[in-house]
Amino acid sequence: MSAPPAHRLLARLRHFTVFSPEERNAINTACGGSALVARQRRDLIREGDRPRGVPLILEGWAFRYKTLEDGRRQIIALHLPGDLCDIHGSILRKMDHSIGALTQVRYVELTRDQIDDLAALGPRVHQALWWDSLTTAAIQREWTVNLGQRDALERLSHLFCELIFRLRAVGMIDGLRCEIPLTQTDLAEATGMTPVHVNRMVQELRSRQLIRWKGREFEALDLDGLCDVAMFNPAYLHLDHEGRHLDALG
Amino acid sequence: MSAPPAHRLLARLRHFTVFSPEERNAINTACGGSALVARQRRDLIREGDRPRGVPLILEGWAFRYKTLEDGRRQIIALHLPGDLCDIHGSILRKMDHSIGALTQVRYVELTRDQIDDLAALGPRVHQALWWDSLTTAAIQREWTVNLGQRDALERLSHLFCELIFRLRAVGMIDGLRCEIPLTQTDLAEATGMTPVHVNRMVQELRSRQLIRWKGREFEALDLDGLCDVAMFNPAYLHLDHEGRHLDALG
DNA sequence: CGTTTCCTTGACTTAACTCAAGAGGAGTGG
DNA sequence: CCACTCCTCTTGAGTTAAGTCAAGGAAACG
Repeated sequence: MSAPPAHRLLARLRHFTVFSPEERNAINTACGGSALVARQRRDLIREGDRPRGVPLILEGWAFRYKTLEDGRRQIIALHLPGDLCDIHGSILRKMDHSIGALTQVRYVELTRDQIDDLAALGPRVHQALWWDSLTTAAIQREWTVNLGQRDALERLSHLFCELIFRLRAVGMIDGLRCEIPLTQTDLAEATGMTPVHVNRMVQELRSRQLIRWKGREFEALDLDGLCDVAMFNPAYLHLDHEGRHLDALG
Repeated sequence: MSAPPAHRLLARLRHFTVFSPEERNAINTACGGSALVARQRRDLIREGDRPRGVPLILEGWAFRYKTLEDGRRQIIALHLPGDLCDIHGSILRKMDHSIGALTQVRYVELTRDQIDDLAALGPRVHQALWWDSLTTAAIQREWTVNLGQRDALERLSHLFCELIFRLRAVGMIDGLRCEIPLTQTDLAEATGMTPVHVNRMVQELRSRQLIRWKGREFEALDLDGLCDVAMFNPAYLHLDHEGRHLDALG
């Protein structure tokens, strides 16, 4: 038997609050609908489409992106298992960007009603969903800072640091090792540089003994060092049990 | 007598839905608390602070920013009159960035309860508040694209285009003329370039007869041309009466 | 007025891009 | 099993967009 559907989501939300077993069950039930699969490099939803439900990533990595008229493409966000993509976006009539699958992605689409029902479970769940979308927004802001102020090496290091912390939050890291199913071209589109330059920066991080990365196998050899290079401050991820004050269980 | 407090906010929300007179009154009442004033170049709230209420800008321009350890600073967002800053941010314990006043800013701080009361007025208001925070997120995404993919001239043009559309949405533009109370250094911090280079790009836009800008007086001499340079597509602002389907009044 | 802030310009430097070619794997089909 | 393609990564050489440094001018301010 496999992990419950909301396994990764619950792992993440645990950084904000502590749920009762009933709440956990209810969340798992809500997320237990029939899973959809997007094949690698296909879109889950495309710019211009009318938003359907809210995708919850169960397995695999997805990404949001936007394409300019002349073909330049920017990856706006990365989504890991447990991520809710755009929790309230269904209010808008048209997607202003696309969501694609980096790897094969298993996901469920939560309906508006399902989200509302979850929120109605009580203030803990309600606020946890809020926290989710607020942290998503905070990540987006940090990406803005990253692109605006950091140089290439810092930008790349920062992205690696963020991914490490986020993967850790959903229990997908083994010490400092994890899978990063991104190509250097993907990294280029996420960090606003050319693939060639990403390659040079990756070499630089390798030669400084900060990372090991071959195929999908990634390891931070010196996380503190990597954070220093990136000037990474994880506060924006709001993973530090912010919501303990809401915790009815102790 | 002066304009009702939610004047600009209502002007903006009108792009999403149409309110009944009762709803409008209720919104104005909620926003009618005693206004606060932030002096020019002072902070409304600072990174690390506990969020208080949700600032609603009544007059003046504000900006969100984040500072790196070494002093580099990125302006993450600009806020015009009628903007609600971070409508649900009060759930988080600590601000991960600061909000400052570009000009003198008059604003009110809406409490969590006031927001909840507004949302309880009915689905139109509730969804309009949602729409507000979704468009804020969409703008943040577009800034990510802007910083990641566009070159200096495009970036600057794009920001001008966005400001024109947003100012128009709150009725603060006269044809193609408006006030832009930003210094070139502010623009530099918003677009991730140096003030010197902003200056050169401004000159370039002037010499192409696309803009006039002296002091605070700004005019787009050729908005289509400016949009072309920027590859500006206003869809992300979601100003096209998306919510007419929610409109009970016709 | 004098002072400060903001804008402007020029000369020089540098980070990152471009173009091009080759190497290493992974998968496919004969 | 080999030959093939395709994709990703890697490296080098030359180019360019943007940054840096420095100084002067204009405008706003008190």
